[in-house]
Amino acid sequence: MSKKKITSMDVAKLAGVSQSTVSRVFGSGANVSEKKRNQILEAAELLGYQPNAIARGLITNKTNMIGIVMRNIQNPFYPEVLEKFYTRLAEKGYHLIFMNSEHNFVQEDEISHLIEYHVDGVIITDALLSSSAVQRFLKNDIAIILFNRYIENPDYSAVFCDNFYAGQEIGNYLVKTGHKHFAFISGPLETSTTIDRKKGFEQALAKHGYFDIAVEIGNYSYESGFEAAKKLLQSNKIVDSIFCGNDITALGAIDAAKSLGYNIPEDLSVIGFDDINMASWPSYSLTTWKQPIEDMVNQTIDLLLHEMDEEEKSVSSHALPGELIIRGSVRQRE
Amino acid sequence: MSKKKITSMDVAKLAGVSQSTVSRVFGSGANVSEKKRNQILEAAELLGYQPNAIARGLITNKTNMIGIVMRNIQNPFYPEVLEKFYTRLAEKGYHLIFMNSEHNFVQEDEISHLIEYHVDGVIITDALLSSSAVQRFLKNDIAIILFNRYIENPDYSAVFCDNFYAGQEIGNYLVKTGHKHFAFISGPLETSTTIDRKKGFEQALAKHGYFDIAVEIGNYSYESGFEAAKKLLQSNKIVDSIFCGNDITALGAIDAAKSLGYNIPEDLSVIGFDDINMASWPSYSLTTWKQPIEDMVNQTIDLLLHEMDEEEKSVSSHALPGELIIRGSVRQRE
DNA sequence: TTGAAAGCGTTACCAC
DNA sequence: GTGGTAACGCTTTCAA
Repeated sequence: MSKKKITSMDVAKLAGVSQSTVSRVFGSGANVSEKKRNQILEAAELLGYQPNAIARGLITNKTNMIGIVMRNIQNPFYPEVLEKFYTRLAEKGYHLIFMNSEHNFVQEDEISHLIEYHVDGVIITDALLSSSAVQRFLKNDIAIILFNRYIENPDYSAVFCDNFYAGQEIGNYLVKTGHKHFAFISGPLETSTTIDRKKGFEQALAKHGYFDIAVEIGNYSYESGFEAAKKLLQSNKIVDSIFCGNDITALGAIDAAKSLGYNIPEDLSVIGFDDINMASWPSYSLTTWKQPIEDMVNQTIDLLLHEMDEEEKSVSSHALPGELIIRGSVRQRE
Repeated sequence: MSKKKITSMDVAKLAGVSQSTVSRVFGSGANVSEKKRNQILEAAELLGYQPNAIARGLITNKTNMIGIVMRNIQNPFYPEVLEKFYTRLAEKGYHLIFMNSEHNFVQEDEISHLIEYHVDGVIITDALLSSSAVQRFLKNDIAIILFNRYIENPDYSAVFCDNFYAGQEIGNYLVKTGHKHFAFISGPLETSTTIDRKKGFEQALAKHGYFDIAVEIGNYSYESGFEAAKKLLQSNKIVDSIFCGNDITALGAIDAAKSLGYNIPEDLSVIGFDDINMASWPSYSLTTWKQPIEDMVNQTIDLLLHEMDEEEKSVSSHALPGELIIRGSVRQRE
């Protein structure tokens, strides 16, 4: 019925002022008398006027929209990340265009959509950008930031957990608690997260004289953890501890071990990564490495907003430490 | 550096045609000769031209953006829902503005943002709209649809699992499998989902002569399931089976029971709702009611798109059945 | 402090 | 088929 949309012009007419003045009230707010402001606000209220962000974006060249492309949203770590990004950005007046990518590299058409909508910035979680993709974003003046991944010599910033350090600490902890036969269930080998966790882990163990680490390649899913652990435990190798690339994988590994008659942690220690909610559930009580989500998200947003403001880009990589959360899935030295 | 954005005008100049013709190529596609089309496409490719969706939206009055406001994104059911919505809508050329609401009623400022951006439609999962909110959307010609909730006498459509039917079937199943002492751990009592599941459950049990159902009120979280089950099992009531309002709650209940020395399902049967991935994990092997996510999402999208097209709204409520998934958390009659 | 007018990058409606 | 031109609803000069 009332198909006609309410515009600033309608408000102007009703309030008996010019459209420019209405615009000032809802925009800068400056240079308008208290009296007219009130008339305008009243008229706007009466008509149910809302400024049109689309029209505004067209002229200001700023949409206040941020694209977020996520992968593995089924991994409980990411909904939490998404929620935090949403909340923080909403506070600052930004809106999220959500995209779910299924590939290690964000696809060209996904990038096209983000560019078409002229988002002010893009957050990429757990995926990478081809160099042509980066060029396309940069050429369109769209700030980019990588969350939980990084690359060498990037043209853009990245925020991630210091996976190498974490891997080391985990290795040290397992040695300290008396383990001698180690295994690692990785995520996909092309991801920097996996590579660094593995490197740190192996390096720490090597320092203690352990060079023979059993490695199984997974994909960060429960199922892959389950299968990998099964394979590991049914081989003729001795394994007294498994470091899993993430928590979901670790939960799979624990279930596999239990199904083979192992007691956790008496017969086998398992350690995860992320510290998702489930890690603290009694059925699992998973010892794990806590990624500092809060800090990571805040830092990402700070960098992104800064980059959106600045004229010249300042590229920087930020590795946040995180911390070991000790629960019940790792046997303490007897 | 190349701060200047490429517009259809630039393409037109390079291709030696008018801007109108460029617009036709990227728009309707009609009324342009093969020759010019190729020139234009070539020029666009060369310049890296992308049509500006913001400008387009301004004139067409259609943004191809859909707002999705979700609650409880930490419940693993919803990331799956989000992923499916994203995928289906992306196929059809729609983009998602993601919002996370923490309230049972979507807040006024959240609605304002959606209206400012002139989304074509809005999907609300697991939350409700005040009647003033509905009026605001409708007045702005924004289609609305409720996912997994419904209200009586609505002004808009809703898609949800037939919770009453499911509750009945679950009641019947527990009776059939030889249970006699029933409990229900609910979600918040103001949600239609909870009310209907409870009603169906109680009605089915009543038909078999069971009237004394122990009820604990939870909030659909793991923790609330844990606490509620503990309370239930430590009371002096006999309980041989618990129907939990959702899977997460059921997992909490199982862990609580185990921590008290109960074996599942020998000493206690537990049944959930949703059929999230975790329900099939060996540690839990949860018997549950599967919500037909795929169908629900598809139906929601069909209704939404239809409503966006139509002049007059056609309100309808769609209850989809779902099905019982039998695993190992319910004792079979001995 | 205010209003008129020029865009922003499209689509849509005209003539030709 | 094609190009000129008027919107779309706003912000932003620029004069007054």
